[in-house]
Amino acid sequence: MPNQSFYFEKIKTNIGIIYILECQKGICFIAPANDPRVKKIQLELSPQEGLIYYTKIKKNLIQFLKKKEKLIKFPIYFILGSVFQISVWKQLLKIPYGSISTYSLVAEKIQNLKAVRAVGTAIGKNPIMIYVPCHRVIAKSGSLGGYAYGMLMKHKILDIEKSV
DNA sequence: CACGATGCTTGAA
DNA sequence: TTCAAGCATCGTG
Repeated sequence: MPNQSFYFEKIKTNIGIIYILECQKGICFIAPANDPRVKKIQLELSPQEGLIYYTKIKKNLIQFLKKKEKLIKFPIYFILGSVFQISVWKQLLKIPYGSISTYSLVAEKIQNLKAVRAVGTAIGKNPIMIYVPCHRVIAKSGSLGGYAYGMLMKHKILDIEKSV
């Protein structure tokens, strides 16, 4: 990774403590604080505590989870992931707020029609929850599919988006 | 490096 | 509902 300064913060929300990592180029990582990847990041990047670039994301995320305001777009900067994974994640960013896509549709969009299953695994490793809207991707059958942090969470987030 | 196992899928049986 | 095909990763040896 490039020589860049990273900043992190853990914020309290009504779905638990969320860890946010940023650098000048954008938001780099968001996940529940107990996600095992957080430890690795802290160890390898030793970021400083306290966001300085995209501080508004804290309030936005908290308010969003309270159904008080819509998600705001922030610059996204992927610091990890294979070419395949990043193409999947970038594709997710194209799904409009409040709308839904499917695993196979995403596979089709990235010109890898048959990699549907792989798309699922890649989405499962989404490094920036909510702002990279992996929750907007469901199974072609109409069922919700899966979610790294539990179906309960996916359902909740979708529900919030529907109502705000 | 080479396999085998795994995962937020799908379509067919 | 169960199963196998299909694909990128990851862990093992």
